[in-house]
Amino acid sequence: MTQHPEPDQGAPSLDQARRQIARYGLTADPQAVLVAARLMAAGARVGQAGEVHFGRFGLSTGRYRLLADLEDHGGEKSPSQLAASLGVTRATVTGLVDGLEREGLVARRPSTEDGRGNVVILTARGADKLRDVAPEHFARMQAIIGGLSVEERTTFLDLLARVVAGIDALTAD
Amino acid sequence: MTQHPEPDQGAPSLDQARRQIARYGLTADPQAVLVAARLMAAGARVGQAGEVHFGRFGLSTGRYRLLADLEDHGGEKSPSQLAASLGVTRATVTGLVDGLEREGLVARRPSTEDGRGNVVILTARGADKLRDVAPEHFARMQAIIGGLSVEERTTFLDLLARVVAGIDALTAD
DNA sequence: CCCCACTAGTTAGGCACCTAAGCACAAATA
DNA sequence: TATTTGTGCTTAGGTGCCTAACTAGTGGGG
Repeated sequence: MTQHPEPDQGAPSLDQARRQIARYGLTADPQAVLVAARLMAAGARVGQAGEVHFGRFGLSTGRYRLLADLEDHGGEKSPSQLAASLGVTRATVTGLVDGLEREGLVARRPSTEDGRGNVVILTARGADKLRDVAPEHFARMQAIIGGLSVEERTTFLDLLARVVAGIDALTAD
Repeated sequence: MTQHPEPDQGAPSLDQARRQIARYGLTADPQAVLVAARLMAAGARVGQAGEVHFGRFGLSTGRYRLLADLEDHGGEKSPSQLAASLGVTRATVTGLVDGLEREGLVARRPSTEDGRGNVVILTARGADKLRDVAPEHFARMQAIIGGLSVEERTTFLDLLARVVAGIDALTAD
């Protein structure tokens, strides 16, 4: 039988936050802690749902993003450039390209300018795959935030950006 | 190199969204697509930063959450219960407990009520570890959303909940 | 001109997550 | 009572992501 995570979990309550803070005698604001925890839970949830979605097309979020980035760039890009624009390491790109190459959606060609470099090119099958996934993909994205008004979306975008900035500030140690 | 000051990686631009939609002749709203894409990027970013944070204590997000949930429950819980409250599969819990048991932060004991069941218990070392991590953990969470006013936090919480509801609606097919 | 530091890409090992399949035991049913 | 169905946990295999270490070219400075 199919195992899948219970729908509503991973979303902590305010009481839970309060209890944890109290247990260690800390002074953190429970609401702040709750918001952060919910954000993390939501992030995980969105990511997982996306994975399931792309899985139906024999892809994954990472693979789709690589393919889309490639097409957006004329269908030809080096692994290093891909890593930079996708925000992952080169090692991760190696793995993604390995998988996509196995499926014939992408191909590797030695670089003509740099003896140690590669160029990843989008094959016809890769372009077809993108064309295949696109309608559902965009419909899905629209459905996810469809419950928000235009003003709410703008607000959400702003809040999201500020939170990410907060994280970046912490990360830059 | 990137001629355009393409902000940060993984965070797509409105132009990019527009271009992709146009390429396939679709009718999606670029702003909606942008918000969804940014949410996914933010989720991934938050998750990764958390992983780095917990890594400094020899933990991971999953392991910490399991430990915290255990303590919140009197230090004793079955793998199935843990899976349900963490929102992951039992197989994942098996892996997490394997790791935590190896470090002595947790122990397995056969259930007295159910011959095929286990009970995961928090060891003294496990409780110590939680006590160790707590101050930085809560400070970090507070810092992340510290840039938001109380009202903004409430708004953010509401928007987040509605977006997650939208995802759940899509997932339930 | 050669050496050495830097860069491109891969490999190896680790973690978290998933699905699917397997065993063991429990509970419901014939 | 004997059988079937369901539940608890583990194992096996796959993906994505990371860091660290390695190979192979590039290119600058002594």
